Amino acid sequence: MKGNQVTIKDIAKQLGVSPSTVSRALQGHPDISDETKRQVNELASRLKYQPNAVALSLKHKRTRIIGVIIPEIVHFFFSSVISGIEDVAYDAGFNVIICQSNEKYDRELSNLNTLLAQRVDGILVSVSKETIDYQHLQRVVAQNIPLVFFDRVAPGVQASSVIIDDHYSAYQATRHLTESGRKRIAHFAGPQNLSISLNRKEGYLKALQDSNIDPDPSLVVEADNFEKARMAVLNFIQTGNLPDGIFAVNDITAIGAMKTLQKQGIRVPKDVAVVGFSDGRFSAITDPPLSSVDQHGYEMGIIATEMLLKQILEDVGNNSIETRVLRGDLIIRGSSKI
Amino acid sequence: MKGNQVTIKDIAKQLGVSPSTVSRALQGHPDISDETKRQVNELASRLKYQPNAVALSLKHKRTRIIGVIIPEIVHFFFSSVISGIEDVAYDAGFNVIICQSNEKYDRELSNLNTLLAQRVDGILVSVSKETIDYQHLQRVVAQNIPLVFFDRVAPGVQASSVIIDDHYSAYQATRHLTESGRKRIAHFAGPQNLSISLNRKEGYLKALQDSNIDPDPSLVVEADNFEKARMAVLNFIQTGNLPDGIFAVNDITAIGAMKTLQKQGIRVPKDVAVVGFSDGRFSAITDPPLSSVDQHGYEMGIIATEMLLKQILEDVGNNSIETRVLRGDLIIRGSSKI
DNA sequence: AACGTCACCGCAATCGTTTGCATAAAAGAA
DNA sequence: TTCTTTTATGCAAACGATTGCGGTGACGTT
Repeated sequence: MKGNQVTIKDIAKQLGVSPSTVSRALQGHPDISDETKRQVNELASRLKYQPNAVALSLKHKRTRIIGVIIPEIVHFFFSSVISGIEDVAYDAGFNVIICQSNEKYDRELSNLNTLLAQRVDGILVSVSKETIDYQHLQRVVAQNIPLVFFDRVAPGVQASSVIIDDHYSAYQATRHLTESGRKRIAHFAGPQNLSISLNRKEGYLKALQDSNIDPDPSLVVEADNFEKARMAVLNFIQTGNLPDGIFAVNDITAIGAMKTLQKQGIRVPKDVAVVGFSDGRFSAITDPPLSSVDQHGYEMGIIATEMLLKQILEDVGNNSIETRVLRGDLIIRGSSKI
Repeated sequence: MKGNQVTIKDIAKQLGVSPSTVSRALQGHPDISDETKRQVNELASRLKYQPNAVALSLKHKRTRIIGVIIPEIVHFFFSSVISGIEDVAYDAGFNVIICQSNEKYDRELSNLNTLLAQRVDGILVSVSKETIDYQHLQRVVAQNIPLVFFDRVAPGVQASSVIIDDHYSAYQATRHLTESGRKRIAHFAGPQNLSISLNRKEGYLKALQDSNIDPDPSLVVEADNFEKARMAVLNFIQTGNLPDGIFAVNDITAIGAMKTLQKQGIRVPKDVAVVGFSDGRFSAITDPPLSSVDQHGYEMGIIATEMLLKQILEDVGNNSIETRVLRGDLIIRGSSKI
């Protein structure tokens, strides 16, 4: 905003016409003579005139900006989603403002307020792990500002969303373990206020039930990162409670489990089979390669943005709520092969 | 921008005062009576009034937005940088608009233009692999719009930057290989129009020289991704030209090389030692874990943003050009241990 | 000569907010 | 009482662009 960019007035002054004329000339309005248009366009490009998007936003009451609130950018899944969002937005002539909540409620709230202050045309949200109060999101919906959730939704908030079929995917993953003969399957779960974590656990439990295996509560632990997985595995070993299969709520947890098992001389997959969730770029490069559920982050970003753009452009607001459920793809690799 | 947000005028009308009074009351201006202030503030918070950032931007000729142009978000290194940028910007009350160039010149140019149209207060750029013409960036500097490069700079453009000491880091990595007795060390290089690639190659060559090893041109190949690394390794094997050490321009290339070697029954690190560059979150989870140079992406994002904010807030423009060189840390893991 | 038509252009309001200046009323001073 | 000061408020311009409406010549038509 420094360099005193040239405005329509500058052009007008130099040409001795009014700003209105310049504006219309630039838009090819029929009222303006060809000669004037030529002069205006020539000067505009010579001065490298660029319309001030801020002024246009104010005038038109739309910014052509969509805001994104994401827990953490440095996760492969989330950065894939952003990539999808960015691509669709770019093609539609929209810009993207990214905000990280860092999994904190306070920051999520603050992010939301700045996005609203910026008068973004629509908002994409994946709620933080910490968030249990959803009034701020409710408010957005109440104001009829286009809002679409992706991956992590806020229960009770009437808005569109695109999510993974966590229950189904977890079911598949667990069934894969039972069908390859595993009997004592552990689950490393995420925080249970997050519906995705809950659904994955329930998918796991359902799979056990359908396989006629009694769920063992001691095999379900809350562990959703490398270190917690390490501790959980060590605990299993110490208490002589080692499972023969592990289904983890995400890949890094699965990898933490796998590495720890191996370090303790336990073979993967022979002694313990491991399956992760939300296939990252590097799931395939562990040894053995990690079986996982591909969450299709890029695709999710695309779909969420398309849904949001539809709401924005068709001006339907939150009247037409739509929930898109993507099917995760279980990718079986070495960590769970028989 | 839909929901007809409440404005200062709405408050003014309801209270029977002028907009100016409301504005001043909200700012705590001493001219306004305590009673009026109380009323205004009370109503404002009751109506959930949020100042329109667009109008403020227009008025103040600053947006408190910084624009970022980044090659690809889905790389751990780049997403770490973004995370650093975001954190610093947030603390300073700035928003961040992210644009991906996808390593394309055209898109980089287009990104830059939209950022300029949005009148961002400053721009952070890491140039795309494809970019060889730097006029667009030159223009930004000429207009005295704050600009800071990170990681990948545009040669000849007089702007601040924060980079890794690629030459030094590559030197260290290669020396590590020579010092552990490797004699035939290959380099998998990136595109040579990118200074980072060039510098890494030169650091590699210098290290060979200082170790009294004659560089073998047949051991320097252009390969900067998984697949190219695979082809290069297969080619080495076919031509009976297998090196005993590989220094790759980035981690994914190193991993591609390592996996291919292993698949062909060649042991890592015993037969061939491998070192990568720009330590990713998953470098440590390969088997063997990959030696690599930690590029400190998060820190780079922090520093670049601090430099940019300084330029913006102190209004120094591009008069005070500063180049910060971060030192990469060679992290020796199993892939290159003797 | 008087009028209508058309091509071309400018005025002014508008978006939401800030801010220099003027102004009104109230209070104090002479 | 009259003038000055203080207190509290409003007016209007400005930021950069758009746009409805009105205006002005140059024509052609009768």
